[in-house]
Amino acid sequence: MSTITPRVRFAPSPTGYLHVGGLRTALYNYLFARRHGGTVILRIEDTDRGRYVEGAAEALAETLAWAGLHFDEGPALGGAHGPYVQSERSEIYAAHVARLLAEDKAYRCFCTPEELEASRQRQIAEKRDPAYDGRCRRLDAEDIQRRMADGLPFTVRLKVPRMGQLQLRDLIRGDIVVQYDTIDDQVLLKSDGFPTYHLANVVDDHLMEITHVIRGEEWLPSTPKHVLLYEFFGWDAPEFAHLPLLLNADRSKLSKRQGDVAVEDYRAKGFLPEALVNFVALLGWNPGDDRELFSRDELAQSFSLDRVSKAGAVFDVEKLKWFNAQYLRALPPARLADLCAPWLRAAGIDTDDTARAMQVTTAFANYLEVPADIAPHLGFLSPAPIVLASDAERAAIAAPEARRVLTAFATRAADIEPWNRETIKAMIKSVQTETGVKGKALFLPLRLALSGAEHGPDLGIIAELLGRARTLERIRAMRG
RNA sequence: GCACCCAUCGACUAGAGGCCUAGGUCGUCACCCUUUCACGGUGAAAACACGGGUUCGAAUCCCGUUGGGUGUACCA
Repeated sequence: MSTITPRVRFAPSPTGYLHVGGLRTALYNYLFARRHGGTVILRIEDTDRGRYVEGAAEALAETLAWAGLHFDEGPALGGAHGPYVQSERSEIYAAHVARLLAEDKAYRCFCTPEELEASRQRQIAEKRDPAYDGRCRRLDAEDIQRRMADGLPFTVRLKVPRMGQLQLRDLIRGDIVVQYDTIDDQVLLKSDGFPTYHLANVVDDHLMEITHVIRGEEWLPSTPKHVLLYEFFGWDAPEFAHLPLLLNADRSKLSKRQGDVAVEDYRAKGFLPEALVNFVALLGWNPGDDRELFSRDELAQSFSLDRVSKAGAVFDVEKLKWFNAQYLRALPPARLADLCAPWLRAAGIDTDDTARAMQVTTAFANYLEVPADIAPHLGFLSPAPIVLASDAERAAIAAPEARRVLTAFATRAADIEPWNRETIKAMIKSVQTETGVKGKALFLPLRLALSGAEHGPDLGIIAELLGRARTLERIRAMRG
């Protein structure tokens, strides 16, 4: 690897949301730059007018910021190599295309999409490999002039050598050799005047002085075209590092329809950026030891491209949940309360009373994978009176033993001090000693009286959160 | 079809010729803790795709097979 300080970039298309695979690519670029004291650039690749989504670029930047990935140069940040939005760089691409044309390294193609499609179909029917047949490659200058004078639309294609081979080096995969005759004459400039990814990417990476192209493996098959372009321009190509893909459970490329793929989806479900970043960082990379919990800074300390694996990684939400649970319980009480606030309010808790909100949420911190998990535990806090659902439950609480337990509990609960889960549990112990009732016969009546349910949080927690007054009130209600 | 990439437990992975009777984590199961649920603790089941080489010795190197993936657009 070179010793120069790296300049890397994350270059998403503004077509909607940030894909979790994109997040990981962005993260690896970010970590690589941080690790080596380099620069990360955000570049918006909006050369496809058809797929462009208004506001998507801003949303992308916002989501990246949420994830804690901060760039050094970019559309909103500025920098010496702008503009950082490709649609604002049209003249630059045009100039470079002109140069390729002048040097006979590219040619104009007047084939219409219909003609190309027909040709493709014919090739498939004849069981030949579909590829551009190169008919416009042979047009003479006169012909080209006439068609241009007629105002015929055209694209510009890369003039790939007919024979020979090309070798490229990938930091993750090693040396790769490709025969020229398997490479199509790629369109570089579309008939609408916008460049394709291949051209824009190479030109921008060069002009922005990118040293390492770290991107998804789906780009590996087109990398030879990019390398050829660098050669045609007479530029040194950057280092390439093609990351293994993120996969669905069936090992196909991670896609919508088989689960959530948008970072925004996970954010909305209450996944913490720390957890998502930590999880995604370990999908295709590992530190070489058994550590799994990493802060962003720790990742930046340890990250290295040569510990990136080659095989694709399945995105397993179960493990993500585990990470989230770890981070959730480590959160300061105020922040956890904040995240749980909607469900607290739904359960009738006044979240403006921050002490109360924190008391409730911290009681359940260990129960949560995502904040919404708190909801089912909050039922007993409802102000509605307890109504037992079954005859069995009513019978359980009407039993003579149960009456004695409730009475003894009420008496002692009136004056223990302070009122918290420990003292309450100790108090229940003494109720057991006093009444001689134990096990289910002891706890079930209390649980039913206080929460109306057979299952739920620890009785100490229930009584503590209910508070002494409401606890006594519920016991009284059950004793009739 | 063709090109390229890849191949260790269900999942993420450690492993760069002997340390491997293959380790860790998630998940699963069992037991313990516990009135219950969760947490936590302990433990278990669970993998080197296959076939040839090379070597005293292969999960590790080479070749082939098989399997999977990506690409094959005037999308990125």
